[in-house]
Amino acid sequence: MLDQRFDPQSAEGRIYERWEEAGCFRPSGDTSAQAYSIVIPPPNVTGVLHMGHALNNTLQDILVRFERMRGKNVRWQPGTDHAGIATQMVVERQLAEAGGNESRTSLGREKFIDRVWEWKEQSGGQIINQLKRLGASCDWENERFTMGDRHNPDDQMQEAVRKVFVDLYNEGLIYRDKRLVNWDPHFQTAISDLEVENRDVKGHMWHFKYPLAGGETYTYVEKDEDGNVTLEEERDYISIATTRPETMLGDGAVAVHPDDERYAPIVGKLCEIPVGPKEHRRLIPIITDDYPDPDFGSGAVKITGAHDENDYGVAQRNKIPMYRLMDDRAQMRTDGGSYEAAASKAKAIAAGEVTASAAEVDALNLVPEAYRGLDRYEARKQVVADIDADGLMIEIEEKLITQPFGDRSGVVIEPMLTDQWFVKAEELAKPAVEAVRSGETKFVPENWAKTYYNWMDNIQPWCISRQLWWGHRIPAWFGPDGTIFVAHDETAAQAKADGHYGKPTELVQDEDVLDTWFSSALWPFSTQGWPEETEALKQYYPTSVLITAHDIIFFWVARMMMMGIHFMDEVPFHDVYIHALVLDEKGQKMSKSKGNAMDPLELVDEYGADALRFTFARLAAQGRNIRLSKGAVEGYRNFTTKLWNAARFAEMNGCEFGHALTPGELKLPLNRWIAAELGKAAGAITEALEAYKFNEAADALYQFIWNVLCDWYIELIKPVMNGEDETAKAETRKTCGWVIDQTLKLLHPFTPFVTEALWEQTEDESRAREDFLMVQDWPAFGDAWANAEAEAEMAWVLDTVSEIRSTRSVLNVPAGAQISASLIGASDKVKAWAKENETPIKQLARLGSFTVTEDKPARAVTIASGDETVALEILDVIDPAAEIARLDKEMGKLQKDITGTEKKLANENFVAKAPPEIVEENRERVTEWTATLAKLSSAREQLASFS
RNA sequence: GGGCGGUUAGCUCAGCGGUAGAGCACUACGUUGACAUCGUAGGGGUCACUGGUUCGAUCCCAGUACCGCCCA
Repeated sequence: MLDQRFDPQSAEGRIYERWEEAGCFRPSGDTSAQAYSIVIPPPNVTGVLHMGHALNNTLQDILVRFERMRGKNVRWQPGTDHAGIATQMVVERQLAEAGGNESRTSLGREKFIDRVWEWKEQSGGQIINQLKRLGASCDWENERFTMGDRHNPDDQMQEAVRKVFVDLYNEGLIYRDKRLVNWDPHFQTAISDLEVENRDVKGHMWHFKYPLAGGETYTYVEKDEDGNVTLEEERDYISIATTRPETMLGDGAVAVHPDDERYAPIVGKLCEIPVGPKEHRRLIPIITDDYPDPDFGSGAVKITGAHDENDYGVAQRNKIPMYRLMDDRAQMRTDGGSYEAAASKAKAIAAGEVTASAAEVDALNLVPEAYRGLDRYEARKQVVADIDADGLMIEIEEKLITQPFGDRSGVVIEPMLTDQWFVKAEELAKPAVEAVRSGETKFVPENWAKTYYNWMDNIQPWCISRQLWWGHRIPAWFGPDGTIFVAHDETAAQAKADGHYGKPTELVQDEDVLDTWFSSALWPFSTQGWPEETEALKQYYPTSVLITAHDIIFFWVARMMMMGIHFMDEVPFHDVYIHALVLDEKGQKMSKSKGNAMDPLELVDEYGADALRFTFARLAAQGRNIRLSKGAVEGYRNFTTKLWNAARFAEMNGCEFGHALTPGELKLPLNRWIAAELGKAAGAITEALEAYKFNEAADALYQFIWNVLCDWYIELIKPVMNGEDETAKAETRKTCGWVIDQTLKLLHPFTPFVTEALWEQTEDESRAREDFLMVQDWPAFGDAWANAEAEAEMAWVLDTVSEIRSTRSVLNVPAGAQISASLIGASDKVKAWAKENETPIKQLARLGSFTVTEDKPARAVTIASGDETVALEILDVIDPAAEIARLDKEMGKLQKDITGTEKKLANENFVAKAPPEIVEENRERVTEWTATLAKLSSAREQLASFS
């Protein structure tokens, strides 16, 4: 006997273990079956399960379980990525908290990395266990880690990364360059654009005078829209607005828009940077470029190519030198020679007297001694104060400014010109874009392809080097003169170098490691054994679908596409399903800092994994975000309870589970009907899942289980079960058990635990379940169970019961009253239905009698529909006014419908141009409504005559 | 500034050319041997606005307003 309700807490862990022990998560390996593979978007090894993961993996698990049941050879590839910065941060923090004297630097690179591995082995990857709590049926025996295996120097995951780097380098698609990157002063490494969060913060805009060289003057004229002069004055300066005064020291030019007439007189002249020792102030040219917006600030922009993204572009276009001002900690430089020496060299460069390489320019430290060693914000204060003291400050504006923050460190990112390794993403992007355009890879919903194109079409060189210790060390070695030797390993590099130099030469390996995403980009094939040509690779690459959220299109989809196509000659996935973001009840993004984050595991604890999973599925409509509330999860927990109790009822009534059934065996309309309904539901669910319409599949299940199976079928079979007809009982027991069996299968991908528990606990002693529900065949009925006759009959029964119930309720007939009802004017077929279903109709509508007659009882309330009428003998127990009100309301509605439809039919254009079946449908409606209206009208007259 | 999306019942959202739907909330009634984590019934909508296409528009097109998100 089943318990009163399902207890997720005690059942889930046990069931999951049994699946795992039985090897249910393993691919069948059956090469004759169609392969179906998904690679998990690998979560950070430091990660903890958040709502996004929970949704993402629930959807993957639904698909994977569905396809497994359909007999496919399924691999759901799990694993984690090594998360360079995040992991290094965790271990560094641990060292600090330990309170000893150990730190990353005191340990040194090798020992520190050992510590990271130890951490990874002991406490990393807790998210994996959290995924198991959700029910994720990943192929855990094949779990992968982007850093591979610590103890195996020939590790294939590392091998794959090395090979990709070396190959791309040899093909000219990886190069080393000095470019502006996002520098994180806290972690002292470059980070990706995508790890930078731009936020609006309160800031200042300082307006300064840059005096013209040699005391020159010009007439500055401002005009309004109509060309009227609004300001005209002589100036010996150009006004520059900046939010970052400390970077003035590295200015290489002042730029104005070529069409800006205000500054036309001074373009090509020089102006002075108004800071630093007066005798060594630098002069910089006033140039034109399209970048400055004449309507913003003064319209003149200072150009600091080494510390600003936009300025970098201007400087590149106009060959303006880019002077780096800060060190790795974003403090003003202390290296190099004196300011005086640097400034005089810079002047010479500016005057075109000498040329300098980028490295020579970079070596110049243009920070005056007074500012050296200051933090960038301290330097800013000083610079502002010094300029102000000089009388060259015009004004300070308070305003919101957009600043870049490191998403891990939370500090302001410093754009900085540094030497880094880059991938020519613009090259690799071409075939990756083409693959989507040609439909080889499809986005679902397809509008996300636009986002993909937009990014890919504007893709920047991908900076892949990171100044970290934890990660794949870049396989590049430098000779004493800086020559680069890229090779698979040190021996190979050494051989190259010795050849190059003609003698044994000492090499130093690049200190940097690769961006974590560099190795993640290989995930769809590296996890399957590449570069070996493994059986797994043949079977499971390309993968069937990648499931992810839109905010990760750039991280995942784009990079995997580029690498997959380049190295495998085939796209890494056929479909990319982009799911919703999980928002809180108010539609806000969940975040720790806002404090509105919900913990999926808490919800699992409270309501069970199934409830959370079903909630996600039902809310996962394409193209919409999900607002999650506890109430929703509770509601779907109730749904699982409902199903549980339906099974419990079946069990109590001796229903038989675990057997086959064929359409020919069924004689009772209600059994034929529920089988037909099940068939329709199964078709809808399958179709929806094939189209990634998780919400529609979940909806079909919810409706079938609650509104059809529980609300009607179980109610309808109660009279059978309590009756005397043993043949009918036997058929119904068999049908009911079978329908529930099939329902469990259909629901299993969504709520694996409760369905598996029911499967296990509803077995008969005589017919023990042979295997898990999880490995049963997916119900595929086609239209084998369709039965128009039974469906029509039961539709009539349901309709009749509903009408009687509604009328009783509206007229306030006591719920317990057993009233008499009769059916009048019915066709022979309907009469037969009425007799056949007398007992269930009586029971469900709470009738004392339900008879078929030709004579309408005198004092009865009429329920009319088309030809037939149901008369309820309740006139004596109700308020006639209530009945008149009911009739008036119904008649009013009917009259309105009839008038509207008649008008439509009177329109010649409608009759001529609308499809004939639509016209016919409308005609039939009018006929039926008119008949009904007539009957209601006569009933009303009669009623009036009584009272 | 560029791009994407949204606006349907009190709330959260489906639907997307042919009589407006669900869940929750609400109201009334109800413990009938599966389930009160429940049942039965009911109320509630000019489908943001303005034009257009069409026999017919919540649905397609154009524009307007407001609200999100992403990128600069």
